[in-house]
Amino acid sequence: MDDEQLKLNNQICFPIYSVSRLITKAYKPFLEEMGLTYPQYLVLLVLWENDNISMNKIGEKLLLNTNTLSPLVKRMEKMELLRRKRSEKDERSVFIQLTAKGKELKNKAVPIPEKLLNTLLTEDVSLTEIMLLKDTLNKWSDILSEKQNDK
Amino acid sequence: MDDEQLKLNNQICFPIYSVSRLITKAYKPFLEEMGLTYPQYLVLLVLWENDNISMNKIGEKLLLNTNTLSPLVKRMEKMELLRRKRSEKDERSVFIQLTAKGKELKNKAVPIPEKLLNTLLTEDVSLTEIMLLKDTLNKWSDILSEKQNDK
DNA sequence: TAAATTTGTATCGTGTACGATTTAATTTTG
DNA sequence: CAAAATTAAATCGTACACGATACAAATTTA
Repeated sequence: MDDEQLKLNNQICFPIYSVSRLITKAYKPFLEEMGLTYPQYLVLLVLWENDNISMNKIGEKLLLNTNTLSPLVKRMEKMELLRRKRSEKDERSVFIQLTAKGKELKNKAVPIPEKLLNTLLTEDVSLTEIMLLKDTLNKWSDILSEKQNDK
Repeated sequence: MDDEQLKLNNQICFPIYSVSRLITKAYKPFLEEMGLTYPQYLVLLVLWENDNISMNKIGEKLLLNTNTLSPLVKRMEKMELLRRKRSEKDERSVFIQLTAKGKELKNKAVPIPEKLLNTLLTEDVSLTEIMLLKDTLNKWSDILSEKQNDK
């Protein structure tokens, strides 16, 4: 049987899955200092760039549904990183605002991207390669999220 | 403040995280026909290539610890895809064997990799690009898993 | 060889992911 | 304008991930 393609090492998707988890793990020491998980950090990245936006918008940017985002954000509210406020214009929407504590955490976060990049940049992996990878992944992200929204 | 690197679109790690989830979702229709989740499919990929190996070895190949693998495999035992057997040589080890049902599922799985590749290959993403990406990710996987094992 | 260490697996608790469903508010339509 | 459809969140159930811990079997060491 022609099962060459079923071998783990020939799969393209498996390395994405495992590297994704390995990178999350690489973040851990830095995020732990701030008491954050990786998805929580992502929510903060969005809010630091765009405070006071709706759950909807956050989910759009992170490609997360409310069934993931809702409890995630509630945990972050309990940690006093943000506040949830129902919009007065449209009572269905909930807007998320950073607290002082949430805003301040940004200072601690500033050095993280460079530290991570240093972990990933090695003799074997150049910046050019990383940038190419980023391009391919961003294209895939667009293609896949569009495809999955159509259906 | 120089926070350009904190913007979501400048992160390298975010696209890996989201594409990983998008790809898992892209597998879903194919795997659902077989009643499998993506991690379960990965375990089967390993076993189809190498039947009757220990939990340890499976975890090594998939970079999963027993705290993830153990319940995962138990669910698969309940689905009668495999059997768990304690080694007689070393009573600590548990070896995993495919059942007839588990072996047969391979036939259904053969066309999956090509179908997935067709989803990912588009005008905007060439095979060359995918192969480059696979290389970079495999290098990272090696680097990161080694680094994380040392500590 | 008995004690200490290592190894292989399992369990527990917490935090995502995500399909399916629910609920309430708004918008569209007949 | 009232009924139908749409939209924004939340909730529920199931299945990962993974740090921490437990535990028994094997190996090392004193």
